[in-house]
Amino acid sequence: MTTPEEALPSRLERACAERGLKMTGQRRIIARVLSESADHPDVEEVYRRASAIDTGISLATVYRSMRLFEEIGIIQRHDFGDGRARYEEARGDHHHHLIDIETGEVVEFQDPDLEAAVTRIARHLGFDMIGQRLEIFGRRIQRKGPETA
Amino acid sequence: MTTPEEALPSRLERACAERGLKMTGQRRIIARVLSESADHPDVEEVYRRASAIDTGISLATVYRSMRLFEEIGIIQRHDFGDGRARYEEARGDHHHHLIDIETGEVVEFQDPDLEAAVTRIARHLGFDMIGQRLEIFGRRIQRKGPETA
DNA sequence: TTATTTGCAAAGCGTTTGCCAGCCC
DNA sequence: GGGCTGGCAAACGCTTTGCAAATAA
Repeated sequence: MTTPEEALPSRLERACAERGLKMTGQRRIIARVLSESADHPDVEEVYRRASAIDTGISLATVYRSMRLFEEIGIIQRHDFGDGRARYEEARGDHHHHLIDIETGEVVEFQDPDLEAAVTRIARHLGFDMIGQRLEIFGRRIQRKGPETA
Repeated sequence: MTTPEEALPSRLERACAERGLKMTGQRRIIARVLSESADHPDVEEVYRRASAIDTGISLATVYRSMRLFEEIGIIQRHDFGDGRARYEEARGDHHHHLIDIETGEVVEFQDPDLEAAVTRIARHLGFDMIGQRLEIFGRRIQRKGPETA
């Protein structure tokens, strides 16, 4: 399999290699697409972006790769309530998402107070927190006209 | 349609009636099942419980009722990450869920600090918060008694 | 070489829906 | 009576999978 343009390996490509994954052309491209995405694409969208680079990639392979990448912890899956999984490269940080219910835009944020509160709550209920997930759904506050208030 | 035992109308039954819904036998039973459930059953489970009261209820009807009830706001849908929707009667309070990753048990909680933090975050990002959703996944802390293990 | 990985199409799962009979108001 | 509702089975959207061919190591 020949990749049209041999870009330097993306972060995810390197992460795959480090874990000893067999680096097929498809995996390389999917990894690159994910590394280059700043948003939270669903599988179809990853497939679309990957296909734009090389048409010899099937949807099934994208699904398989996403699952694999998620299992080894190099990408993260999210559910924004629209029925399909959304993904992003796993960076080191803990963050949450605010979804604009009008545009679908996703804003990331993190907050120490929140983390502290959640950890405290879990402990108080008698649990060790293994994971958490917070989504805020909101509507952009209108900035009304001339007075840039 | 005859209900085997004519219990006094459940809270949800009354809520339906108040909104002028045509009260069929099936709806009455599904409403009752939900009102009597203290957990977060999925559709199959509601179907199972309803069928135990009257066998003449189809899964499609349960699905349709759940959607209807959710649309008029008398029940709430949740997603605990297991791929199917879970429901509970809508009470007035805001609460969140902690899911025991070992048993699937769901613990409800609410916390003013948390609400405050979330509202503040949304506003800070320039949004009015319309909704939120927080799930904590945890593992029960072992209480290491005199070898009760 | 040889165990993995891929593409394809079919299957799976939870959920929705078209259709017609049946029930509630 | 007349329209809303229910049952059935088929369809749906997303995701997974069985199998044979292709490929990385």
